[in-house]
Amino acid sequence: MTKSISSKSIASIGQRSTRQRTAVVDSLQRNEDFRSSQEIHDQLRHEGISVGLSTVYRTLQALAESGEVDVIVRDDGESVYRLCSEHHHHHLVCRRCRTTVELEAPSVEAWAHQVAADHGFTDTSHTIEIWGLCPACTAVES
Amino acid sequence: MTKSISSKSIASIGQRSTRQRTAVVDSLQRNEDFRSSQEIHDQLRHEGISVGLSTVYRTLQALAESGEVDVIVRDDGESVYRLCSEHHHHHLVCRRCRTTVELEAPSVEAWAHQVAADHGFTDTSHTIEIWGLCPACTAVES
DNA sequence: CTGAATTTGACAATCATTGTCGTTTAGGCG
DNA sequence: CGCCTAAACGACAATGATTGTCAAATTCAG
Ligand SMILES: [Zn+2]
Ligand SMILES: [Zn+2]
Ligand SMILES: [Zn+2]
Ligand SMILES: [Zn+2]
Repeated sequence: MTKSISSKSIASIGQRSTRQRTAVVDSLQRNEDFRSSQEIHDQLRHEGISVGLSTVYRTLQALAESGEVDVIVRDDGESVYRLCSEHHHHHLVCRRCRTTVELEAPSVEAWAHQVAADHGFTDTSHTIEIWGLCPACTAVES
Repeated sequence: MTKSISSKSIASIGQRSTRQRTAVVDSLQRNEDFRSSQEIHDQLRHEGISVGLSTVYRTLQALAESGEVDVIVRDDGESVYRLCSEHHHHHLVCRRCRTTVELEAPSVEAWAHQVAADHGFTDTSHTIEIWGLCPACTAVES
């Protein structure tokens, strides 16, 4: 389930509503999968919407910091963004076509917090992502 | 528990044993925390051991691919390496001093495999890391 | 020992991301 | 409505990790 984010959401994170930021958010809204800043910039360009690459980077980073979008750092170090549901969750992602499933697992959340606390760690966070081949891609790879 | 890896391990991954590769492995053996290729290159340089940066990159990547070392891609996209115990595990890492604790959680492993299977995903893998401030760093940050 | 195949490393190239800074724009105020 | 100022933009340069190149050095099987 993808979150519905309006241009008001931009204002809500203390930023001015501009044509460029709206365009980036619109782009996110049309994508189901995780995309990089450059990919979103390309998408906008192909739609005839001119937005500077720096602006796309800045907008996505701001949205990610405010928690409005989810960000994953891929194996190759590239950051990819996706509009997700509000609550805390993780992802099951097809490494071939990028199909994404949101996951919730209270027991895993509890484990993460508990094990950190057991070792005296504070201010903890975690990264939990599952990768694989989705059913469709599994068929293709035969 | 850090794995003891001999220069023989290099041969075991189908590579020739060279002065440079041995130096990189020795360096890993002396570090408890995750280090980047550049940091390991610097460490060797300060010890008066000359190894080309390209060689350090290639060696660490080969070791990571063969599973001889663990690699984590940090938030900033930089890859860091560490010699770990043999069995599959995850990490609790201090984001300030990099102190690292190896974690095992069969129940979480089972969850990861199960949820992927439930969605019809195959050839799955996962990324699970916990970040926080270790006890020592928690005290300092007061 | 020898020679083919591998490995090395100085250097250049790549490429995502960040920094610069003069120009443009949003939006509060009168 | 205009005005004004801080915020935002974007073309461009700079950064920095990583990868590519290729001639020279090295490994190691026979
Ligand atoms: Zn797929
Ligand atoms: Zn979580
Ligand atoms: Zn610490
Ligand atoms: Zn695991």
